[in-house]
Formats: sequence, C-alpha cells, structure tokens
Amino acid sequence: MEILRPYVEQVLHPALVSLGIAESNWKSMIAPSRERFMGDLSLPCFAFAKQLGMAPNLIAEKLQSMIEPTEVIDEINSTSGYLNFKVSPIWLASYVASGQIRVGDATGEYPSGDRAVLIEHTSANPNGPFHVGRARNAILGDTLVRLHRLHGNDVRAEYYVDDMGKQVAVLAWALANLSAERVEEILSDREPLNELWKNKADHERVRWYQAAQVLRNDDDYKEDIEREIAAMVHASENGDDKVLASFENAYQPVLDGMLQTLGRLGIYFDEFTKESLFVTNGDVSKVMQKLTELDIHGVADNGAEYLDLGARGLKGKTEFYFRRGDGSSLYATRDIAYHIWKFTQCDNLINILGEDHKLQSKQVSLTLTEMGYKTPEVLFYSFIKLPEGKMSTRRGNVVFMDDLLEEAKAHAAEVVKEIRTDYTDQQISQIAEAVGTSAVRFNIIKVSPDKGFTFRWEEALSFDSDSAPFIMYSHTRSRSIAKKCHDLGVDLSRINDIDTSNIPDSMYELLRIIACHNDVLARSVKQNRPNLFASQLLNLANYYNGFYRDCKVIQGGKVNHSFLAISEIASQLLKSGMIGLGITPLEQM
RNA sequence: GGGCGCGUAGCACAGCUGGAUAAUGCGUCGGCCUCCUAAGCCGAAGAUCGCGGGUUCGAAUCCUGCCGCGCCCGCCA
Repeated sequence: MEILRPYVEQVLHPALVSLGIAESNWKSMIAPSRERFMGDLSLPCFAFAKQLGMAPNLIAEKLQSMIEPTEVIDEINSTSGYLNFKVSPIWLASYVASGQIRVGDATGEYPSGDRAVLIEHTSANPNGPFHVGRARNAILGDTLVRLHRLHGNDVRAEYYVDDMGKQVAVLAWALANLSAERVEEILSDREPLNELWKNKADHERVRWYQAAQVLRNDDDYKEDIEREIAAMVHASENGDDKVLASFENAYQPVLDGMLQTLGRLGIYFDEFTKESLFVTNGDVSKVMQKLTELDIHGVADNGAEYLDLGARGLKGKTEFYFRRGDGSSLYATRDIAYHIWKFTQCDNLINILGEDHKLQSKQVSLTLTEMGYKTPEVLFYSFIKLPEGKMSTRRGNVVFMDDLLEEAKAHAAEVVKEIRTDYTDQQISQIAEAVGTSAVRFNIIKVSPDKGFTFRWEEALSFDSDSAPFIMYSHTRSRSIAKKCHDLGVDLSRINDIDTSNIPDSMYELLRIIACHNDVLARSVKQNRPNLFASQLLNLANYYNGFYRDCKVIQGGKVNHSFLAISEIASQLLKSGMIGLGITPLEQM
C-alpha cells in the first residue's frame, strides 16, 4: 500500500534517529505486510540487530512503544522482529471516496504518462489460422498494450508482417501452381476443412500451404519445387517488386482472416510494418555495412559474414551470421534494422516472443549494444501443449482459436439459458459472446508466461473456477445496484459522502484492496507480467462480493449513500481493470 | 553433448536484493436463497517449497550436484 508509505516514514524517522539509526536505507526495507491481519506495511528489524546489539523482536517492540498512532495509521504492532503499520479505516474511506485512487483508461485515448511505448506482438507468419498456441502471443501482447495504457503510457501496438522469406514463398508458390482439386487430393487423409470456415481465407489457404509442404517432402517433386521457391525467396530478399507483390496477393487475405479472429478477442493494431520495407529502403544494407566494420566481425570461406558474439559473453554457438555467402541478408539482420527503426519511434520497446526466439533475441540485443543502440525489453512465453503432445499445424495436431471461440460461446450460451430463463435469444447470444471470449483470454492471461501449460477443453471452457465470468459477475452486480439507485432518483455523479461512523469489516477490507490496486498495476506493467494484475482483479471482485454481502446499498427502498459511493468506485476499478485485461464489462449477465 | 528457462497443496498463482506460523484464488468437503443477480457467500481440510549437499544465527529465496519438463544450438523464419 504505497499511499501509506510517506506517513509510515514520517512516524518512523524520529523513532529510528533516537535509537541511533541515522542512514535512510531503512526506507527501502519497508514492504507490504505478509498477512493482512497484521498490517499494510511492515519494517523488518533484523538488519538493525547487529548495530544496536539488540534482538530484532526487542527492537520492534521498542519502536512500537515509541510511536503513537495517528489519524492515518491507527494500529502499530510488533511481532517477531517486525514492526507493522495498519491504515485507519476512517482515513482510508475518506481517501478513497475523495477520488484519489486513479481509475485509468485502458483504451488509451488519454495517455497521462510521459512514456511512449512501442509493443510489438503477434507478428505471426501470415500462412494460416491462429491455433491456441500462436494466440498466446497475441493475448499476452494485447493485454500488455492495454495495461500500459491503463497505467497511462502512450502505447503503439505493432505487427511486424513477414512478407518475404520461405514461408510466404511456399504459400505463393502453392496458390500459383496447385488447383483446389489437387490440394484436396494431396490432403485426402486429413480432416476436411470445417464448413464454418469455408469462406475464411486463413482456413482456406492454409490447405494450399499444407499441400505444398507435403510435396516438398515428396521425392518426385522436391527438387523442382525447392528450386522454384528458392528463386522466389532470393528475388524477394533483393527487393523484387513483382515477386513481393505476388507474395502480398497470397498472404494478405490470410492475414485479414487472422485479424478477424483477433478482432473477436478485442485485439487490434495501430500499425503494420512489413519486413520488406527495410530491404527496399536500404536500411538492411547500411546495417550490414556497419556490422562489417566491427572488431568482432568475421568472414567464412564462401564470403558469408558473422559476428563472434562469444567475445561479448554469448555461450554455446557464438557465430552470429548476418550475411549469406551470396551477399543477401538474413531474418535476424532485417530484425536489427527493424529494431533501430523502432527506437526512432518510442522511448521504450517491448517485444513479445515465444521461447524459441530466446537465442535469436539475445543475438539481436548483443549486436544492437555493439552498434551503440538501446535494447528492447522482451516478454518470452512458453508454448501451449495438447494432451497428445506438441501443437503442430503440419501434423494436424492443433486447436484453432476460431473453433475454441465457437465452443466457448456455445458453452456460455448453455449456462446463460439455464439460469436466465427470461432473456431473449439476442441477449443470450450477446452475453455468451462476451463471456466466451473473455473466458478464453483470461484463462491464458492468468498463467505466468514463462510456464508452459497443457490445453484442456474442460479447463478452457470452465467458467466456475478462477475465471473471467467471476469478475464479470461482480461487475454486473455493481451495475445492477447503480441502476436501481438511479431509478430511485439518486444522482450517481454526485456521491462522495462517507459515513465514517459505519465502516463494517468487509468494507474496510475492500478499501484496502482498492488502495493497493494501482501498486499492483504499476508492478505488473513494470515487470511485464499481466498475470499479476489478473490476480488483483480477481481479488477485487472477491472482496467486492464480501462487501456486497454485508453492506446493503439499498435496504427497504432507501439508499445508503456511503455504501453506494464505495460500490461505485469499486465498480469503476473493476470496469477499467476488465478493459485492461480485455474482459468485456456487461451491464447484466 | 552444450546453452537458456521452468519445477511452491488436486489446479493456478504470489513470495525468490535470505528473515514472522509459506500468502491468495479455484477445486474438494460441510453449511447458506422470505434478503440489491446463488455465475454468489460462509466454514473446514489440504504443502517433504522437485531431490541431495553446502554457506548462514536463519534458506522457497544464495552456491553446488542430481532428477524431471520445455526451448534453442540452420549462411531457415
């Protein structure tokens, strides 16, 4: 509870001075209390023991006896070497009611901070529909975008479009050389295209891609295809307009289909930057020229060039190749040019990458440092497995995000239909869409990014556990109360009177959670860990439910304005926080 | 084989610049709808902090060895 910190420091300072502790590094030792019942902030006294020649628990007790409770801190206690400070309910209630707890805006319309942050996420090759594994990037990335905005940063969300190279070339080759009949013939042993996605280009065209991959492994065709594709790749890397245009015609509809899926999850981008840009505008050549001039530069027998990053602490394979023997650039080289450009657009740069990119990212960062540039922050995430093993488009062992969203919506609709018998079909559909997409997002966000997990349908569709619907439900309760109060003639824009003579425990506990809300948000953003804020929102919803139980806003047709004020503040924080996580706030459900 | 990361109750997660009885949520079990939406609330049980050593007055936290899981080790992207 950072809002309490200055008050704690103020009362602690004279006491510590009179004990003979003058330095001020004790300030950094003040931390949130371990247990809620003990307090809000605590000072561990172990570090003073040596200097004072006293046992820590005695120091804590001594300090306690020297400090009088104040209007802000009404409880000071010491237990086993810790001095605990607890915030006064009356002061806290007034503080919260006065509107000083910042309710951020995750839509990013009114950035209040001074940091311009560029977050690059997803950037998936446009060759087929999202499966759940690939979507983890988009969901983590978009959540980070939203949380940074909620925190006040000015954020730009970027998608780096891989519009050159082998993957797109394969797709373009297949579309140019294979008929629909031929594709289906090649894929005859696979599951057919789901009827639902028949006109969605990402699902349609991925079959061409898959068929081409089959042929590329077929001895009868392999060599010819490889030669043709290699020629296309080569041309694209040299900035050949015609080939790049044919690539774009091949991938753009696929990308559009993929973005449609992301749109359903509330994921949008501010900017799409094509990889080819840095080849055609000369940046890549300049980068390669500069790299050639570095001390750690080396040349292979056939003229390929690399940097020896072993000299800069990289272990394992230390040669980092940036130019092929034929003089063309590599993906990583272009990525360096892209990073240099990105740094001209922002103060902070964040990349969301799968754990398979760890080495590559390290190489890029070391190289950027070598060239004198800043390096990006990177959020790595582990892959999502299926019970049957690794997800693989090639082997058909995938769960498509489109299918998951359909299932989630259908499941949500069943639940709504069962418990809200008076809702219309349209209401049910709207609620089910919100619940389904929110639940899918939340189930991915709540898991720590560096931990891999296994996708299970029953967990992905579970709404009664640790879930988005739980949070959504608390929020609709608060809206329902507000609506009732409005109908009773209360002006909701003018409620900030708190009856400090009546602060039940569950209201106090809710206030304490509210008081830490922005602390958690700041930490979540600073450390790029969306799951921390997800947990905070779950807590907020939980304590709101406790408040709801004990503090009746409306009783016997009369409105308790004090409770209503707190309910409304909690409601706003729930709503802004939900938008921050990409959960859809509903008025009723 | 080498490198990087992960391993905390049935599940998920916090704590990891060493320090309080390892916190929180879900699930489980038991209870609660004449009461603002029971998609809810209350209570209880549940942890060899992967395993073994070491450093320390004190280790989930630091060091080390092992085990398990993931990823990487292309002049691919």
